[in-house]
Amino acid sequence: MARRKVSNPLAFAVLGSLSERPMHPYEISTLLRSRGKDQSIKLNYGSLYSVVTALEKNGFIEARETIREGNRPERTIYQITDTGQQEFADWLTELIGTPTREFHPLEAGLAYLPGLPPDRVAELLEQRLKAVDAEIEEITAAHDQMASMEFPRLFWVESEFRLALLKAESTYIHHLAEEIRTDALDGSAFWRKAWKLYEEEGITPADQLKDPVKYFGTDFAWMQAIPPEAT
Amino acid sequence: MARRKVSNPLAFAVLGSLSERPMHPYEISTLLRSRGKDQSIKLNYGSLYSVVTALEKNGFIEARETIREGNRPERTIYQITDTGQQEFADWLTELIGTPTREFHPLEAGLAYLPGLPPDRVAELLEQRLKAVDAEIEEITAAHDQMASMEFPRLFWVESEFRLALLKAESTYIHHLAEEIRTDALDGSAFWRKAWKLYEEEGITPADQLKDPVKYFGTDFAWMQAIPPEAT
DNA sequence: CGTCTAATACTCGATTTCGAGTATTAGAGA
DNA sequence: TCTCTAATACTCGAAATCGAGTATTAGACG
Repeated sequence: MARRKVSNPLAFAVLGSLSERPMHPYEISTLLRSRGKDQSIKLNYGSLYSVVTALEKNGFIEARETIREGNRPERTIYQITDTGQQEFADWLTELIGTPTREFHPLEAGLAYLPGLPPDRVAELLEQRLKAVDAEIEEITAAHDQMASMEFPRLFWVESEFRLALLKAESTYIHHLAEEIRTDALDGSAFWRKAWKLYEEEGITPADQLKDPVKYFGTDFAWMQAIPPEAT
Repeated sequence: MARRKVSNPLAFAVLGSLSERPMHPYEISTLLRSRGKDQSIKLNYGSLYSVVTALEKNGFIEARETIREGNRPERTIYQITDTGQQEFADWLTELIGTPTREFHPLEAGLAYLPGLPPDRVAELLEQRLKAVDAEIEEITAAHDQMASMEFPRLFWVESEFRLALLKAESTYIHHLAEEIRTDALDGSAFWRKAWKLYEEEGITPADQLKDPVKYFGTDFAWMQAIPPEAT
């Protein structure tokens, strides 16, 4: 079993919302939207209802009443239980106090950089940079507006944090793209050569790896250290 | 259907590995480990085999031979197909060039900060800070070692990127913890007061929200802006 | 007064995901 | 030579996930 009975982060948001007052699921979703919490916690309707059901099954929340207005579908109003309150506090404690291993998709991409030619990668990084910087602009503008409305920072620290991460990403990929363009990245000589061999002579990377000394000489001693791991 | 036929990032790593040479699944997993790629892409055995099957079903890879050594279980060696090669390049292009909305668990936590008392939160942030800084140390040491072995940076940019993000996280939570401790965070007066009311007089946050003016006066005009969203 | 759109309020089930378990064997050490 | 551990090489099914679809209705607009 997973560490938590209900592990979807949306369940955390549901508990957080219900600890304020009883609500029906759809109301939770609109509340999250209106407060922008859907920027920090992924809101998906499919998940919302299954998560609510799971929370109820585990005794963290309970149905309070089912009402029907006109011909609208029934709405079940839920309220949080004491164990639910406890679970929320415990979960929050963990989220803040304990880092977890995250896997950023860009990390996955960077791990396979040589899979595309250097200049193509630089181009893609610059493309990403534009998008990231645009997002930074947007968030900054939103912050300015919230500040001008005297809406306390306490309620948007999560967005500040996101901004800090985006800025770090921007800075890093900016540098990296430049280093690739200028060949300042250690290993790029090999990278360029491998792609040249492939594009001009049709020798595939797989073939190159079969006889590295032939294609790259002994300048690339470290290649012995990336072992084609004899099976 | 999801944008990709096989969307698990591990599938990307499988394609990347097989574009080097044919392998059997378990060999892929050991290769990923020995190169530290499992730090950038989540490796789970359960996922590995289902992902390989899915890749085969979609024509991205194909079984090349099935061998048996001694009494060991059979091992099926897979190789990448041309469409697989194409899919890999396309996926890599997307991973690098296009940012995706990520949901960092700490963001979720920060979005509900008032759910714990201010000093407790500061304490938790400091606890997290320690762990994050320890990780930064570890990664830095690993980088030093790779550099001293003259192992080209090209092959560990993903780890550099991760380090950049961790440093940004460290800086941010360091500041935030301090701002909470010193009450420099706008909104912390309200935060403290709410918890005091609860801890000393037993008035729950839910009750406080029912009559904000009574408990917080008109200093907190912005509270009208966090609407208990009349249903 | 009729039509259209946007918002309301969900449901469904096909995929995906994953952790925990299993069985075997090579080699280290006693 | 025996035992024990670590590594090898997977399997399985319970649970989670999610996007796309559906049905209703209030109110805008002509």
